[in-house]
Amino acid sequence: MLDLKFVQKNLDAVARSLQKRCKTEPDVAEFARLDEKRKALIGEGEALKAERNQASAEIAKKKRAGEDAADILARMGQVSERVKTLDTELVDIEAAERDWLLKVPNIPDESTPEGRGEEDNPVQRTWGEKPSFDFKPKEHWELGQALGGLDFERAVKLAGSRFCVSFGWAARLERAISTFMLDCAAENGYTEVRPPLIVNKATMTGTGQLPKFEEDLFKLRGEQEYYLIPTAEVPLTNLHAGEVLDEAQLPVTYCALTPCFRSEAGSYGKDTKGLIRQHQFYKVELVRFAHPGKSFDELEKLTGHAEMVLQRLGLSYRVITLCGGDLGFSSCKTYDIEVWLPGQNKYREISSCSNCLDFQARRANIRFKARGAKKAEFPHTLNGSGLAVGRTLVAVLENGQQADGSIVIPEALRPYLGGLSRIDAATK
RNA sequence: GGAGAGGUAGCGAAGUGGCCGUACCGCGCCCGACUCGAAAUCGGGUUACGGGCGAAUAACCCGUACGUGGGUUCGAAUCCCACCCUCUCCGCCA
Repeated sequence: MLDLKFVQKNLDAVARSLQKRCKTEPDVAEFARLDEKRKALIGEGEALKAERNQASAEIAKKKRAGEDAADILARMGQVSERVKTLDTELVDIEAAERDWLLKVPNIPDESTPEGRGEEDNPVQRTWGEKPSFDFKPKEHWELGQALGGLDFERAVKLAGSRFCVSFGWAARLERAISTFMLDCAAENGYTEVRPPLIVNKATMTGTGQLPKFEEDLFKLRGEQEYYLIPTAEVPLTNLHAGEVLDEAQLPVTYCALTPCFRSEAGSYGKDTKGLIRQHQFYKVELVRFAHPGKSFDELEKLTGHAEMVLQRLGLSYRVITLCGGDLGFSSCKTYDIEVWLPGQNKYREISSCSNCLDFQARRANIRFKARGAKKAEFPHTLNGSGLAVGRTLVAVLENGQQADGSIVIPEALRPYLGGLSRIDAATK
């Protein structure tokens, strides 16, 4: 959420900077109308309340003195009626104004490039050698199914499309990748967290999933408004909602391995095969609460932590900067890391690292204060995948494949698999 | 699921219709005194948000907020209703 005062004073600038996102521009005239109406209602209401407060003191005084206060009482009855009407109107206007603010995305940073969509995202750097094959490399789902590890058909029976059952080596490999990633995060100082996978509406609003993107979420039926988390960013960032952190603690850093649940509404026909786009996948998420003056350095650091995982796995990748049209709702600047997938002959997103400035902190009311400081400030929140586990499994399979259909496992993962170095038809 | 207790500032905690949100008291924190310095002690200070303004996250005036939302009343932390959360006991349960 943008700062109310900032929006009031910079309506044109807000509209202009949001054009960079190439989305429908927010209706700034509507905001101006609501804000004006709100102030008018407050002005009238507060004048009456001040009058009422004075009268109440007078009534109390008269009653103590045993005098009659019927005339004031009668007058205040009317004042109170009017106040009630004004307050009711004000509640509606304030709700509308807040809703307007909650649906406006963050302002892209100056360094976020212009552009409409993926094709306009500039490449920052590439790392590693793409493996070369003297045969046509297969896609991961072929490899995984042939070796008996991935079963998409039974997943359809159990749940539906966009799910997968993994067996034996595939299940263990996924667990090995997860643990390896958590160990990397721990090495970089992140505190491991096991958060709830189900959260309430306030939590979803804090990070920006609500109110605008409800259709992307799985919502639980029942009396409580519960949602399945689409990423651990949601519970991790909201951990300190409503709290005041000590400045000396910053940066506060958390990591978590969680399943992520996404409805994938509107992605029909996209990546229908394999593990790339699933309703449920595991991800290790990294979250940082940073001092406002340091958040862009922190973004570089965070991206580096995600890259470290791929480097240790020996997987080739590139880092791109998302352009305005491709930028997420809460972010002002995002680096995507794309891993090389020889089976698809493409780079595919495996991590997304974002600086949200104070956008989420303001929504979730997360603050920090220096010892002895008068005022609490909003920290900046950052999040990044470190990394998506399912897609990492895809990359390990496609990059490690051999002519005979077996898979050579990256050395970094072998200790997590009891020394296993290769998966072939005989591997259980 | 049943019974009971509770939710007030960073923390503990008082307050049961107007003199108690200008929130008792204590802890913590900040400033000062004492001290070579510190501890202890003593004195002072210490909620947030919104409106009027404004360059100001400065003063000043006003308003609002005692878990959340309603209601009663001229006036609610206080009375009534609903809900949420925490704790204790009982039941059930991985």
